[in-house]
Amino acid sequence: MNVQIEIQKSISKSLSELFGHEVAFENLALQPTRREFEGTYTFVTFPFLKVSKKSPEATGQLIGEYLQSNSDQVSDFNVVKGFLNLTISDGTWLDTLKDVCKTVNFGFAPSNGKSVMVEYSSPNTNKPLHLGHLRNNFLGYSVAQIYEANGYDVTKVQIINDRGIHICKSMVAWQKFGGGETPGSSGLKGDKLAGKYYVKFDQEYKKEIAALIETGMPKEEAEKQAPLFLEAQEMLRKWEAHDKEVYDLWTTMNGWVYEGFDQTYEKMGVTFDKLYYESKTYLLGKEAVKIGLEKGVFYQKEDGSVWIDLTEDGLDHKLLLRSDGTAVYMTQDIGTAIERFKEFPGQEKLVYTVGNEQDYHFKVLFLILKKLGYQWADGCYHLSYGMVDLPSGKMKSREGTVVDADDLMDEMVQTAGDHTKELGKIDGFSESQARELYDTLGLGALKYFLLKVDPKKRMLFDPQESIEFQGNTGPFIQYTHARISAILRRAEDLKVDFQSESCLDNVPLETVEKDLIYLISEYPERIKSAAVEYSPSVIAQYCFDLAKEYNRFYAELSIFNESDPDKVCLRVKLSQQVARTIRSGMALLGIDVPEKM
RNA sequence: GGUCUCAUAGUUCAACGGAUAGAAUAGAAGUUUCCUAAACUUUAGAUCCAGGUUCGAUUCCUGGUGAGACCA
Repeated sequence: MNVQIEIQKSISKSLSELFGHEVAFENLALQPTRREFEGTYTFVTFPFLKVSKKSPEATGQLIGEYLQSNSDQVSDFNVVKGFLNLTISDGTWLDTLKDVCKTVNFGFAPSNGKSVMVEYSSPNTNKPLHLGHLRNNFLGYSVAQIYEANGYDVTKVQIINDRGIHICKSMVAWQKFGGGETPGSSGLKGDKLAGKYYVKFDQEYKKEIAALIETGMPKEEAEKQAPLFLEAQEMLRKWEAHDKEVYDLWTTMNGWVYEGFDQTYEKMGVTFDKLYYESKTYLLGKEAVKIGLEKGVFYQKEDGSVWIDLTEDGLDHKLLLRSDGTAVYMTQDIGTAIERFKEFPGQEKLVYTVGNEQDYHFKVLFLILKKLGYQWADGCYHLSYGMVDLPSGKMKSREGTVVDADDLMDEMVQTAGDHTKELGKIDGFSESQARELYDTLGLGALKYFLLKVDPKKRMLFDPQESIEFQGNTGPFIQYTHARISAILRRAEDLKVDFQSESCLDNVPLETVEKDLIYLISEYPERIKSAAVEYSPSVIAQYCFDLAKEYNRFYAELSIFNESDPDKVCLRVKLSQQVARTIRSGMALLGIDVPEKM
């Protein structure tokens, strides 16, 4: 039973019987009553004054009276202007709590037989992952988890950008300056090694340009004539011609990078079900372009290049195939999407977790897919997220102001460890237990910090603040869970029978407890709405609310401890639910919760 | 130049078109016989500007200003 829906239905009935006005109950908005007022749910009557033909107060009074006598849930009400505040009966709260207790997999829906695909990460193989990738991965992974909790069958994918001129740059630099260095010989992670030579290329390339300008060559020409640049271009040509030597080098270096990435993903706690490689998909899509041409969706210019005219949709003309017949990003994205739906038919959604600098690209991509006649194009969604800024400004790889993902995670864990030791919280922990705790805390802090902000908004990452363990942070919520676990252990020691149904009966409820039951029972609804809006931030906020509410409750409990055991019994029962709810909420976000700390 | 996004306490973030705009931090003042003080309580502090839409606007529309992204 869902209290909110029951009340919505009752209101719908009241509108029909009192005023002869028919409204579907889903369309009747109920909101939580503000703390200053008496009540749990508030119904705004302003929009219905036209049908009631009465003042706001009289309208609220009528509906309130109707609900009080006709609804099992509403025990009382009050009217303030156009706001009808409804008080829910204690019995309803107790029933709700019992209901929640009985639900085994609370917060998780059974399989609905539908499937979705979520893409995230999708890095280049010429440099290591950075802070932006962390936001991307955590978002994508959370969304996948949220879908799973909603009963979907989820396929997690990424497309690895493993070809192109930028990869060749690393390769050229390694060949010329590497001296045969390998991850094994240098002790560097594979992705770090590739990144090192990508930077090296840029440095040497700049030197060459400077030298050429010195000889009187204009800057633009120097950039195109620098020997290193020509070599990289030549390497790309050889790669495309499947030159054995180049291909071997490419395979080797990418292999190193993948080993490095795997370590990073493992530390982050994200996984993938299927990997796509651009080297295998970059030729896809040409066929689709041909079909589009035949259908007249696309048009060809005299030079042979293929375009689509999107001016009617408020966009511009977009290139789909160059005059020399080579593909552009758009071409391969069209091909890859088609391929994915061939391979995994019947997906309800395909979510692309990609930064908002690609907003335009995806708008065009989805429009093209639709114009090509693919029904599933409507299910394509760009989960667009804003850039992560640093207090010092924007991250720029060329200026070396990039925050490396591995370094950052290590730093977070390190700080968590230092802080925990300082507080003397780990007495009696083994070395490995302590390390696990630091990992949980450090990464939990990082994940929560990156997920609590609305994805589409640009956010500021302050390393100092992210490491804070107070306020609206992951560790605060984790800590709350650990405290609840401690209470439950204590209750078991005292042999409190919190499993018995009877301990819930005839106990007067405190306001605090109703708030808690309200929050807990609302939980699945929040997940449902989050899955529609793709908002891990909704769940993050929810977990924090719950933890905060619980801490308030905890403060009362301390004062209250000595009174009669029935009440303690109910509170323990609540603790159990709070713990369970926090745990599942954090699980959706991909954040671990320790039992002890 | 064209298109898109964002703008809220000192700071970082909230708010299906609803009540006196919430939190968290930093500031000020308190609370430890207690299942963990990594906590709690009290206090002060904000909607970029100008119009419009309506019972009612942080939210929707128009025009500015500022920040950012994309496209040539």
